[in-house]
Amino acid sequence: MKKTSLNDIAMRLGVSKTLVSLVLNGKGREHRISEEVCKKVLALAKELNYQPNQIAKGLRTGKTNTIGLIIADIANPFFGKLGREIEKEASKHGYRVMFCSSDENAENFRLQLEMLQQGQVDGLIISPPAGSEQQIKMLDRSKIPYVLIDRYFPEIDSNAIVIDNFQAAYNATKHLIEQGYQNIACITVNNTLNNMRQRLEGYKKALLDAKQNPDEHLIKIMPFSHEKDDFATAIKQLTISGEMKADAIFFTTSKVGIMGLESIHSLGLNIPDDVAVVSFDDPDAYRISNPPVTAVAQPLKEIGSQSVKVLMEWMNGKGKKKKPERIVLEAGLKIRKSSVRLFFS
Amino acid sequence: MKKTSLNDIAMRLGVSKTLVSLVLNGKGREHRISEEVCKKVLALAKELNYQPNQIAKGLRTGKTNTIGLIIADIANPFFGKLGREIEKEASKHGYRVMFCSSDENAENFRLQLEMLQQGQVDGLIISPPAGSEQQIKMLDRSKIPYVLIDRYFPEIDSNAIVIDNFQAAYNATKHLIEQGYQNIACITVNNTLNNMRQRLEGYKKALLDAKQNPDEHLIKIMPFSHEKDDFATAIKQLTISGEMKADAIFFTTSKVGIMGLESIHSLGLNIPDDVAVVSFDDPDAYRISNPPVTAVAQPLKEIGSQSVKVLMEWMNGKGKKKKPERIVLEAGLKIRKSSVRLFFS
DNA sequence: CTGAAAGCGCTTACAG
DNA sequence: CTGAAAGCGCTTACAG
Repeated sequence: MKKTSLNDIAMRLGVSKTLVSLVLNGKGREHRISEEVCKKVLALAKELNYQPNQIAKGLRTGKTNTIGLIIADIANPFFGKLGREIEKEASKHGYRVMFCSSDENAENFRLQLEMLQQGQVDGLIISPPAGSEQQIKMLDRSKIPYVLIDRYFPEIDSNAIVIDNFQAAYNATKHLIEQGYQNIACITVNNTLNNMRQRLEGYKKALLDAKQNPDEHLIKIMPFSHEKDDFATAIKQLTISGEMKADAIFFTTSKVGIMGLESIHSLGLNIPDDVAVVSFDDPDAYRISNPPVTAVAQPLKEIGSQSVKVLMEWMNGKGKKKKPERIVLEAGLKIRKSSVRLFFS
Repeated sequence: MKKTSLNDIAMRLGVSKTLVSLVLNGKGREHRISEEVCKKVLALAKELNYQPNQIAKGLRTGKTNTIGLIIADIANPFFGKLGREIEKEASKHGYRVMFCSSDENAENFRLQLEMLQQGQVDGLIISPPAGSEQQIKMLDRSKIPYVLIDRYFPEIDSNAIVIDNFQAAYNATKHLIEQGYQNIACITVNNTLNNMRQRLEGYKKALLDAKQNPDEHLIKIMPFSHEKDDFATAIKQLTISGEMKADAIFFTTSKVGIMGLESIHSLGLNIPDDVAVVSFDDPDAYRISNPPVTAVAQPLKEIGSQSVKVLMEWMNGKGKKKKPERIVLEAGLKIRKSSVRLFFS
C-alpha cells in the first residue's frame, strides 16, 4: 500500500490539492474556506491516516525542521548528556536532531559538516575539533545558522556557548591548595583547543597565586589516544618513581580522569591519603567511586538550552546573522571525599 | 550567495542538466558521454563547490540515506555506546542516523515513530518501550524496514538483535552462588519488557538449581522513576532492617546498579564483605569503582553492527521483507572484586 | 553522444 | 470561496 498523498485526498473529494493543503495547514479560516469543506477534508485525512511527506515539504519550503549536531563522541557521557538536553530542547521547538561524532578528528568533521550542509538541516550546533578553523570560517561565510558549544576559536566571530574553563580550573586547584596539598599535579590531554589550554592555565595561575611554582614534572600531557599504558606510566611517575612526588592530581577531563583513577586503583594507592583527586566533568562514575570524586560539574542543561535558543533566534531571524553571542557560563565544584583531608573533615 | 544547483552548471556550460546529473553520478562512461565534456563538468562542479541537494534527490528517488534510531535515552551510557556503534556502522554504508530518546515512554515513542515515518528515513532501528506493541504491529504492516534491538515482543515477528538475558542473569547469579553467598538479592525495575522479565527469571532459576529458594523479601522491584530515596530504602531493608539479610545483590541494569551502589556507599557498607555486588551492563563507572564491580558486559559492538547489517539487507532487498531474523548474542561476565570472597582469591 | 520532458509531493502567488 | 499553474532540485525513461 502506498502512502496517501495530498493528491489522493483531493481526488477523492473532488477538490484541488491547493485547498487540501490550505485546510491541513490550518489556513482554512484565513482563506475563508467553507466550514463543511474543511470538515470533509480533515475527516478524510484522518481516515486515511495522512502524513505529509516532509521531504517534499522541505524541498518546497527550504525548511527541514532538523538541526545537525556534531560533537566528539556521543558515547562519552559528557556529550551524551549534553546531546540529550539538546534533543529535548529542540523537540520543544518542533525540531529533530541528527547526531554526528567526529572523534575530535578534523577530517571526519569536515566530511560530516559537508554532509549536513547538503540541504539536510536548518541549523547546526557544533563542538569543533582542533584544526577545524578553516571549516568554521567557511561555515561562517555560508548563510547557514550555527552555534558552537564547549569550545570556540577566538579569532572567529561565532555564536558560542561555553563555560569559564580558566576560572573552573582555577577554583578546582585552589580547593586542593586550601586542603593543604603541596605538590599538585595536572594530567591533561594533548589538544590545542582553547578550552583545554584554559584549563591548564587556570591550574597554573592558582598555583602561582599561592606561591607554588608549577613544576613541569607535575604536568602530564597525554596523547589523545588515551592508552591505558600511557596512563599507568604517568601515574607511576607522579606517585612512585618520578623526581617529584605528587600528593594531589587535577584531571582536566573525565575521560582522562577515569583512565587515571583506574591506574591509581591498580597501583593500590589510597585516595585521598596517598594522592587526592579532582577532575573536570562529573560522570556517574564519580559519584559511585569509592571515595566519591570531587568534580567540576558543567551546567549541561543550560549549555543545551542556551545553544538551542541562540540557534532558534538566528534561524527565525530571517537568515540575518545577528551580532555573535558568546555566552560564558559558570561551572560548579562538587566537593567530595577524594580531595578532602581527613583531619579537616 | 545561493548554493549552486545542477542547473547552474548546465547553464554555464551550455549543456543539459540531464548530462550534468549523469556525469556527476559517475554514469558518464555508461552513457558514453565524451571525455572532454565529462572533464568540463567535473571541473566546474569542483570550482563552484557543487553539493547536490539531498532533499531534492530524496524526493525524486525516494531514498534519504538516513536511518532512524529510537532508544530509551542517549545519555544512558549503555545506549550511548550502542548508538555510537550504530552510527559508525551506518556511516560505512553511507547512512546517517537520526537519534530519538523515548524515555521508555510509549506515547513519546509513538510520536517519534510517526515523525520518522513521514518520509524522512529509509529504515529504523528501534528499542521499543513497554506498551508499544500496537505501534510495532502497525510498523510491521507498513513497508518500512526496521529491526528491534535489546528487546522484542515475542508475539510479533520482527527482526531483532538481542542477547540471551535469561542465560546472562543465570550465569551472574550462579557466580555469586559459587562464591558461597547464601542470600542473594535481586534489584530490578518495574518493567514488563521481555528482556527484564528474563533477567529476573534467570536469577530465580539459578537459585532454584542450587536449591536456594528465591525469597520474595530479597527481590526488590523499583519504580522506573529511579528515585534516590526508593533505593536507599530498598538497600537498607536488604542489608540492615529487613526480615532477610542479603549477603549479595544482583542488579538487573546499570542504572539500577549505580543508584544501588550510591546507597550502599552512603550506608558505609563494605563491598564485598558486607554485601557482594554483580550488575547487568558495564559502564565506565564499574571499572573505577572501588572495588571494581563484576558486570554482565553486553556485546555492544556486535549488537550495533548486526542490527545495521540486517537492516541494510532488508533495505537493499527491494523492499521485500525477508523471513525475520532473531539473532541472540551471548553476554560475558566480567568478574571483578565486588563479588569475590577474599578467602577464595 | 546529448536533450526535452515528466514527475517525486508539496506550497504559494495569482487569478477569478 | 476555490482552482490551475509554477516551481523547489533532482533523476530517469524516452527519443533522437
